[in-house]
Amino acid sequence: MSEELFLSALREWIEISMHRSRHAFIRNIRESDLSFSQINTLFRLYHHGSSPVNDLANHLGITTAAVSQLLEPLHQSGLIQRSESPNDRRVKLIALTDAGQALVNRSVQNRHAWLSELSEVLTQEEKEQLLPAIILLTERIHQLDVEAHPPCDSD
Amino acid sequence: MSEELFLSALREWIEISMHRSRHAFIRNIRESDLSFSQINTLFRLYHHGSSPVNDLANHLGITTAAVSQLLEPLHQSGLIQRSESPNDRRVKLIALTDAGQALVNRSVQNRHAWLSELSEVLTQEEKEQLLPAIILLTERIHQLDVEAHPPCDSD
DNA sequence: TATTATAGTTAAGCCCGTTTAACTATTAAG
DNA sequence: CTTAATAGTTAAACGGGCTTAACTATAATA
Repeated sequence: MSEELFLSALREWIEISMHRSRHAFIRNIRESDLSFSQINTLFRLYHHGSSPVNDLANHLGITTAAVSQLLEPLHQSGLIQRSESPNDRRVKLIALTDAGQALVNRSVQNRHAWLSELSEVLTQEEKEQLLPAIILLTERIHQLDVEAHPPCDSD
Repeated sequence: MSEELFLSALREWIEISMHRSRHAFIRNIRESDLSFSQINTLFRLYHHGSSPVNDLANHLGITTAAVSQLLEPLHQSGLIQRSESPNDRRVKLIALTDAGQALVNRSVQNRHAWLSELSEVLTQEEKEQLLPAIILLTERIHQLDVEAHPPCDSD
């Protein structure tokens, strides 16, 4: 099996999955009174944990001024909290509150609701074969994060 | 194995994958001179084939007036083409041109570039085990589309 | 200590994506 | 044939997300 074959199969699967989740994602944005950048901020915090305003701005590709402004309503709604970094008192660490975490969780469930349909067209035997493959892939993605940010060299 | 276990494993894998692709997606939008809705329009056409303006508006959650306006620059850039529906001359079918298709292809490659890194932390043996699982999942997603829009009952 | 750099906030102003409303063209219904 | 409904386009106006610029506070440097 060629490397390119494996990659293109993986790419096709992910692209189709993302497309399926896209419609729910768009509806989620329009129905909530949150902007594209605000939603992305919540998801960034969900996956990366607490982050400085700086990092969020870099991730979103906008200025820190814009981030500071979009954070304010999120704070008012009780979705995020700010805390000073113990190392550098200039830095404000932004983190999800429990309510924020719950909101993202609901959004994730919503986006991927179509997975239930997918599950229905799979036999029990197929699912048991697929499960270890999915778990392996998920583990190895986490491994990528560890290699990129080794725990020994604190950044 | 419980149904919920399988679903949550699948959901975690997809959510993490989508998050990994998200950063490239955001950069893609900011660097191109296309709006969020324009990008989504191109991807919608990429996956669904030619669509009436009506459908696009419904998918994006905006009015047909807005769609009509965002299509104009895409048409000027040669990314899409309009054609009259043979059944109903009021309907304009929007489709990607070859240039539009190429642009989306490049964008997809870009978004999922991190898959190469994932591939590097997998052994050849693991990849050979994973490939049929990925292909099975992809096939079954397509099956969902067929069931939702059976070819016999033309819609 | 004095100077420079960095992190974040605030306010003013701009840009552009969207809505509303008015219009044309085509199809469906009475 | 007449009327009503649907698909799409166009232009004016609105609103919100972003940038720029000015500012405060903390940290690093000389």
